[in-house]
Amino acid sequence: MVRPTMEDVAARAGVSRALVSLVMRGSPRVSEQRRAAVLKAAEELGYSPHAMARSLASRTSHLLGVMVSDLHNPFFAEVVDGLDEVARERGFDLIVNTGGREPARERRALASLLSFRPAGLALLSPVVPSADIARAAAQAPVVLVARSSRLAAVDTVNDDGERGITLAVDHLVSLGHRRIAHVDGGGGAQAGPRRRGYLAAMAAHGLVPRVVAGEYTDVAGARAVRELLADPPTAIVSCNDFNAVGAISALAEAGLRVPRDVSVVGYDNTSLAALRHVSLTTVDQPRNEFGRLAAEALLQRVRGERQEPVRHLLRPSLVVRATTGPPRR
Amino acid sequence: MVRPTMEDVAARAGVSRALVSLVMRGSPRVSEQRRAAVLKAAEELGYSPHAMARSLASRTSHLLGVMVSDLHNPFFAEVVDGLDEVARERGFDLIVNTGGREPARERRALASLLSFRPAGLALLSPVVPSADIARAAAQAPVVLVARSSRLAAVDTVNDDGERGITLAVDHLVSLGHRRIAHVDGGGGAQAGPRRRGYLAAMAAHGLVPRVVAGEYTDVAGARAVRELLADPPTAIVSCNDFNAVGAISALAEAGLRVPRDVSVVGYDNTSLAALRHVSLTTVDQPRNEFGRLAAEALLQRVRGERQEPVRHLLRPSLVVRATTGPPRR
DNA sequence: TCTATTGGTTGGAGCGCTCTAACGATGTAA
DNA sequence: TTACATCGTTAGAGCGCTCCAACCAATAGA
Repeated sequence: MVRPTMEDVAARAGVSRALVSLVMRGSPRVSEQRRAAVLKAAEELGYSPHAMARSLASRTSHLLGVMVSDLHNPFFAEVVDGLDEVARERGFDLIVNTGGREPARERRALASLLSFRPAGLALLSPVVPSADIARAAAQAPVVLVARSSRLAAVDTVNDDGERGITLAVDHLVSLGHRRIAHVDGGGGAQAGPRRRGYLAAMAAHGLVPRVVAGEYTDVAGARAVRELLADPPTAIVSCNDFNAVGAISALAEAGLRVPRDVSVVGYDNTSLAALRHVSLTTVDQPRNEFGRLAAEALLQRVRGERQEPVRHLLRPSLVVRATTGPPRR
Repeated sequence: MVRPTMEDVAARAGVSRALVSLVMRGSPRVSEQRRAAVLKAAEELGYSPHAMARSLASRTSHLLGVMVSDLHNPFFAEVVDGLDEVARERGFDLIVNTGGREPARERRALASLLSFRPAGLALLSPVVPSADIARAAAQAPVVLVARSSRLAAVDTVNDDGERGITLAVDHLVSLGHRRIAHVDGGGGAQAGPRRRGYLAAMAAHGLVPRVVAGEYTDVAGARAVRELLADPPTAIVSCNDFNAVGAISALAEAGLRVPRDVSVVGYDNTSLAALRHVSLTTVDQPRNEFGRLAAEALLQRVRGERQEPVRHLLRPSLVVRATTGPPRR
């Protein structure tokens, strides 16, 4: 496992170590003849530059640190996918950590990432206090995804949850619905904006809002529907797809047909919603785009192109499928 | 962004750089008095060791390279989660890359990971030829997940797909089924073993096999069912959960009830299967365990505890839910 | 002819750390 | 007393690389 160094390549090619370095970095001021000799020697020895030594010597880093609660959650996985795409295009690599939504563990994860002196840090929905984020931002550019911040040193990328729900309500209203209920996400992430968006949209249409307490699970969706059954609305806007699927099965159990008797809209456009069997009308968050924009924001700071913070608020879009239709007369 | 070095801490604490190094590494042969002084100085300066410099100087690495096709796939995301857990416990960090199931891109990803001189490499279902893997294994310990290998230098962690399907078939037979069909996964990963497992299990029970060509999607599951409708079996073993859900909806459209008329078993135990609305009997792969075992295998090699390859073949388990029952008389 | 200029090449310092060998101080045994 | 460990500490070399200043032709300009 002992790998050749620049020195070895230089000796074999009959040049200096500095020249090998120039070739490896693709410098134009090297004669074709020497370049070929170096490349040949490197090839023969199976040499490839040592990223850490390079980074140490050049005092630059091509690593982006990423902290995520857990990869288990497809939302984060897709954001990381987006980060990875941009990073790869620009010759950066990702070092990934999990924080598990526990402040102490997140702090350790942050410290670990910073010990690599990354070019930047992307924190996906961190739960640590703002002070910890400010401290991290003093060491490297930071971008926050799915969490807002007032810190001038950090950029943010968020979903416009209010707008997403507004899209859903507008869609239902345009179909002719007037009695539209919302099953909310309780204290879950983004549940607040979604609830506010619902209330605002209903008010904008001059309709009476009706919010049922819920959470981000199918069980909660089913429970909420049983609560609504005393006086069923013609449409339900759920806090997310899982909740919506629970609502649909509870409606079916009660003998109500979707969308003939009740229309249902979800949120998140998970793979679940796309299943033909479910075919759920839902609000799509451009998750991959979150990651891409986060990476771009970091790289802009890395390149020194920008000092002022940027606040991305991404527009969700409505994906109309088979669970919404006009209300029954 | 210019951070203090050991030299700064040493100067402030009035000791040598070497002593600071000893304190940072938790050496016992440092007087309590000096240790406290160093720790205090480090704290005041906000010092934390530079992982890359440390790695370069000590010629050791606390990085594990992970190559994954895409994080999008929840299977990989959970394996990475398992890897991360073990890595974190042992003070290792993960550097993650995507290969996109394209040999050329995988090769680049591999090279990139190796440039960090990681302590080990975990490759999740790579598609590059064995020669590339052997080449990588010459540079660092390699563990393959969801791909087998004969190379003595690499460890492997795989699911026993044959056994998983056997579990499903045995379950159905014990319920009284005899006409059991299998919708296969075509050329998909693990589709072969699953198909073989089905054929072997049917043979073991003296039953006549019936395989319908499919793939890992709900659309394919629905299509396969329509093909089976001419002479419906009493049970279907699908190649995965998505396929099973497609099968279920096609059965419903044909007026057949699950499990009263036809039982259905999936594979993978995705979050989908757990939904009450779906409540799919399925085969569970211990995905997190895949990652944990892969990390353990690497760390054993890193510590020089083992030279011979290890071949983990994990036992899947059956999760019985609501889509299976005795056949109709 | 002499001085600039240019392009390719090189030695050497240094990035922030670890590790080895050696140091002085103290205690212990002969 | 001398010799010898033992303990805490330190100087210095070196990990594999980048970067700067210097260098050496070779060519161009005066």
